[in-house]
Amino acid sequence: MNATGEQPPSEPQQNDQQAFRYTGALAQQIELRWQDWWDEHHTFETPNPAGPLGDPTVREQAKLFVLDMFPYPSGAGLHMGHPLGFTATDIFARYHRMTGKNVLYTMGFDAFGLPAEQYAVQTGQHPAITTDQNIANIRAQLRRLGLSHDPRRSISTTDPDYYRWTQWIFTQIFNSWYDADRKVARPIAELVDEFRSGVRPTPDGRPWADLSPSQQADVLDDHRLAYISEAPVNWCPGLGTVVANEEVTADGRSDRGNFPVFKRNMRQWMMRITAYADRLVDDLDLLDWTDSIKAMQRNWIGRSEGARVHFSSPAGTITVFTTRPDTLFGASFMVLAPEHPLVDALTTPDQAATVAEYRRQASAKSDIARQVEDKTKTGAFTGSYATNPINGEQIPVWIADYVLMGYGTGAIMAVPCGDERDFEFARQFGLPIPAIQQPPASWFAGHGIDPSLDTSTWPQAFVGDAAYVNSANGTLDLNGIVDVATGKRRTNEWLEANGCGEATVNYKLRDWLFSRQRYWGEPFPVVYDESGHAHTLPDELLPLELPPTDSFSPRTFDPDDAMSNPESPLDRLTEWVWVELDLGDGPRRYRRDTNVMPQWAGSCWYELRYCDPTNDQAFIDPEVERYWMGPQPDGRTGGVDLYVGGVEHAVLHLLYARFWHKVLFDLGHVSSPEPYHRLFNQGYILAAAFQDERGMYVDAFGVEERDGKHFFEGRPVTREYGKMGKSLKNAVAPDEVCADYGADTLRLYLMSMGPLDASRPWESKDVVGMLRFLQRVWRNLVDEDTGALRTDLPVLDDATERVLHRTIDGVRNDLENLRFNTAIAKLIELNNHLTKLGGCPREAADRLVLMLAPLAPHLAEELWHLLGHTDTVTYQQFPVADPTLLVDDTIEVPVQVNGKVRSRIMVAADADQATMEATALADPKVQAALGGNAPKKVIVVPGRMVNIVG
RNA sequence: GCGGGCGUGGCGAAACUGGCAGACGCGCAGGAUUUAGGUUCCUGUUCCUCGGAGUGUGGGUUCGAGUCCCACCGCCCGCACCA
Repeated sequence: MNATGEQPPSEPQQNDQQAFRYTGALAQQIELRWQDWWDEHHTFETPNPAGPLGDPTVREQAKLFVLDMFPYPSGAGLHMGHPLGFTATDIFARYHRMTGKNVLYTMGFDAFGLPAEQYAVQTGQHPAITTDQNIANIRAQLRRLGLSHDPRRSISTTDPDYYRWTQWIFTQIFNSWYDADRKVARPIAELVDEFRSGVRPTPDGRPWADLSPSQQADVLDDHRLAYISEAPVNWCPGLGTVVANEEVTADGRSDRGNFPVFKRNMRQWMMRITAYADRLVDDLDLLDWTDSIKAMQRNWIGRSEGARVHFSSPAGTITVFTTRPDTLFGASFMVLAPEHPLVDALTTPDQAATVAEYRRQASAKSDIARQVEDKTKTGAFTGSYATNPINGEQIPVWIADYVLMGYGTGAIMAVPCGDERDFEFARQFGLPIPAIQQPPASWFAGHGIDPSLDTSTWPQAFVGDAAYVNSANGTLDLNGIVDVATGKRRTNEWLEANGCGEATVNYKLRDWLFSRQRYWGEPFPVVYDESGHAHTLPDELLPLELPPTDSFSPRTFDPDDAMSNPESPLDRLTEWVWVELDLGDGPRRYRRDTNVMPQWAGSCWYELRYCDPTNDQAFIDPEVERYWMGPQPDGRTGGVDLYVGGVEHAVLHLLYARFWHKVLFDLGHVSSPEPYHRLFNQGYILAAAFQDERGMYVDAFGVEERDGKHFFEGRPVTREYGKMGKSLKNAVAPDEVCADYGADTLRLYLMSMGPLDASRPWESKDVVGMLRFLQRVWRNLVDEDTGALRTDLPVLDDATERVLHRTIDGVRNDLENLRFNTAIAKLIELNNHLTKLGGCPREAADRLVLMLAPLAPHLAEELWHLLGHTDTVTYQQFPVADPTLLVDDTIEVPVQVNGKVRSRIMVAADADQATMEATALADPKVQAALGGNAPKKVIVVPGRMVNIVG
């Protein structure tokens, strides 16, 4: 099949192949023609309520904002997962245009990032050039799929007109602080006012005016939502850059490149996302997201309620975090992370060698080893004792690597009778295990031991509600209380009253490491003065464009060289780095920040720019923002109406974007508290992959099947299913399928494979089914010899009219609920009915084509015009079912006897229970099944079925 | 281990609040068209011993269970010594 669909003249037309049969070749001709027509007629341009894209008449029109997770423009182009999600959103967008909504639907490119930079390093070609080429390529692929994007709204995160506003948002975040009392971000100037007026005391209590400008700057920097911190970061020498926690794999390597990652203290940009932890958890309740994604976000944020407890020790106060303050009476030792700052001071001379050796082992232990190893407890005694504040007991202080410096305070109180890890540790090192709860008899029975408070008989720790024992001091008595919640509350009250601790909330979430020592990203709009304080550039100096260079790579190091230090490519551009500016106090020399932002930055707000892509006065016009993103009349708090993308972004992009949006919301720049109201995660496209005896993947398209076994070049291979892609050698390109079958067939196949959220294996041989369906639709209206509308179409009968209305009703329902697979099945059923009729009655043709339009838009447009219409099908009203035609006058209902279907009876649709019962009992098959016995009971569900109990 | 989800024909899957299990598609079988293959069209297609059996297994609730409840088995995704 050649690309233009024209038959080569040397090959005569097959005599049984009609000239206008809907083949892949004809589909291609039709599709390319309509794609040009749509462009020429600006069919998919969506008006705004105001501004340069404005048309005030849409202000009263209902809106719908449909968004895809925008792609990274990789050199490999689109993979099949993209058309899956994109087709779904396109169908949804097209359907809602036909229900009268003003639909915002476009596509942009998340184009900063490592692959383009690495390609540039290899080839010397500027990443902007390869990025533009890749974007052009992907635009062509998207266009071929018939996606109804508004082309005017497309953006690329790498475009200076776009990242000007990414930088501007950064300056907004930098110039804000989180007011923990009001739980909102506020401009930093308001913090200055509070300090100056004395409403808020300064950290050391001195009047604000008494602080030097540098001291004032330090205080403010400590409050900013974007701040520079000497903090533990993930340094990846192999990449020459730091990476965020989220970009480190479970085995301690870089997400990209798979290099070792080391914990190091370094000065880096951070975002204070932890300030929003509670709101990020609580506001999940506002969202129409799946429980699994909400669970992943909650789990990532890791909110847990407990208490901080202060223990005194020779080295000073050791503070621990615990979720079980009620078990403090059972704390018989403490464990600190090996990296805990107090370890040196706690270590006694006789233990110095042991502790040093253990710490050396712990730090040398790679993260992989820590994963692979079993959970056998190791540790070392520091030689020191701390005082348990609740009973005054001296308890030994140990270090062990099962306590993590990065969680809580890096120190725990060990309650071996009530915590399995502490129990194992105590057993391992012969530490005391005092019992503080009386486990129920069933617990002992379950373990086959006699009830006893002698923990040496216990096989494991007891966790749960049970009466406290040995849990009293002079002022607190928990003994006899049986529920843990009360125990916690009473203990917390005691801790606070006695200054030994306080109830608190701990989070797994940590602040977001926001700088990268790379080239292909947004430069920070920041300069440093001679005292080293950061200043953001004023708005009129934005965008701060990436300076040209031909040296794109950061300095990379031996991947195992943990002590190396980052050097950004921008560091080398000394003429750019040093700059003279007047920031309001006269011209001064400043040093620019040489970091760039992480790739996530651009994707944190792109949906807002889609709304108002050409605005050069603001990142978005407030009226436009309220229209597309604001609170809705139905009570929804606003945001994108439907956001479709892969589950791989469940915690990274979706958390960061929610955070930025909330800051913008607090500062009054947007009107909705959440960016994405409804989220839908599409499944993956899987495909069969084949491995030879050595475990190497072989080209899946060269594999032959014989008797259920698979062979590659004569040798047996084993089959598995995996994500379609280059590494498994099983990728099918969307372009090929479009060339062979047409985009409409591809769209239908992708949607018909199963529910949108399910992963499904691609089967090339199945694609033809959807081509045959469209072919039959075509043949039911078009003369395959002439290509003209058929003149022999049957007349519309009542039964067909009813089938049509049922289809309309079902398809509407399915499209609204993203059930495209069943929508397609209903249309096939309708068409099969029409095929038996001998064609599609002219009176039904418009409605058939309109229902097809969202799913197979090119074919629908072609048929729409063959039917004599001159305008695009895009904005036609989607057919509406007549409810009176959805129910038949008489219906067939099954009759069950003792739960088994024995007969079917015809009754009036509105027959009452008595009539149905009488009809059913009169049925000969029913009587036979009853065997002459009188029914004991008859259950009638009007309009549905009869069940007789014999 | 914890959290989320899922088990239905040869395959992808339908069955929305408990009410005719297997819609629709692939594949397969038979037939028509064709010199043939391919294409297209028509008919059939859950399984077997033709009376039944049947939605991972075993219980339960119910007139009635793929759907609800309990236990177990298996698979997928996420997190993982999180105090």
